[in-house]
Amino acid sequence: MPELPEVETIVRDLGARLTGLMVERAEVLLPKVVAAPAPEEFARLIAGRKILGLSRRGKYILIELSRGWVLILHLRMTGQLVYTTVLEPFPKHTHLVLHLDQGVLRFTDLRQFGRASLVPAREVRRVPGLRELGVEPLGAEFVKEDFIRKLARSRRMIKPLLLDQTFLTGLGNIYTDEALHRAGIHPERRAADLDTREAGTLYRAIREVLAEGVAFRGTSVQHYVDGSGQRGRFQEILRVYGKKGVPCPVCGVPIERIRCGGRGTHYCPECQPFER
DNA sequence: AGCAACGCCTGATAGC
DNA sequence: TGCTATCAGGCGTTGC
Repeated sequence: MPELPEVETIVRDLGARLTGLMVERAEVLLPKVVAAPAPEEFARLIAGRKILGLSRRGKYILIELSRGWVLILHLRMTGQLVYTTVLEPFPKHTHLVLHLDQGVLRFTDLRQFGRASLVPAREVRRVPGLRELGVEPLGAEFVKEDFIRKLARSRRMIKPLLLDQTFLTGLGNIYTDEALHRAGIHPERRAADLDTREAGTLYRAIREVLAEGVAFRGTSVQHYVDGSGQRGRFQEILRVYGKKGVPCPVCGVPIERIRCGGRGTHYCPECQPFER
């Protein structure tokens, strides 16, 4: 599933390839994936606009268009955003196609959870979902001391807190499990119960695991592909996610899988003890 | 207000 | 073999 490293990879890929191209025509194959405006209005508004650049906020992809509009995309679980200049039939589950003056950008999503919307540039920061997003964990605004203070104030379990996009934005199930393992913290521990040293270790683990995820061009467990349709490589170095029963690479004890905050959660009972 | 549970959706897999 | 039930999970919504 696309989390921060996957979305960052897509944005970098497509930013380099799409900037300067023009949207000639939008083809909406599954109307409900266009959240706003109405699909006909969407197609009418986007036609004839140039792509000025791409950026990312949390797991949202922002495509800045000429004359003051922005295309916002969220891939959710199984969405793919792929640019191709090769003439080929669209893959199954392709729901939205932007025909550019050179090549096509297609949005494909098996589960149909992903959404696209077109909004005026000045309203982007007010869009529900984007508006509430918390700190970017790879940005300068993610400050260790602030993070430690915020953890100390929360009675929630650490894993659901890390997944809360209004707290930190960009972590999903994979990188959260990996960060907690690297920090040696049990996912069900209360945030406020972590001591300063543990919180500091977790801060570094989050930055480290996300930066490595970007360096490896994302994790392709199932559906994720980059902006050119290629798989990432981070799945080759996962330590706990999807590794139930596999020996922990640090201590050799089998990885366990539990449910935490309603999510499948992987951890090492030896490296991440609940009791300290 | 803060937090938990649910619904959305299809394909893979487990169980009978 | 073939059917049904369950699971995967990001996020908006609903409800406690």
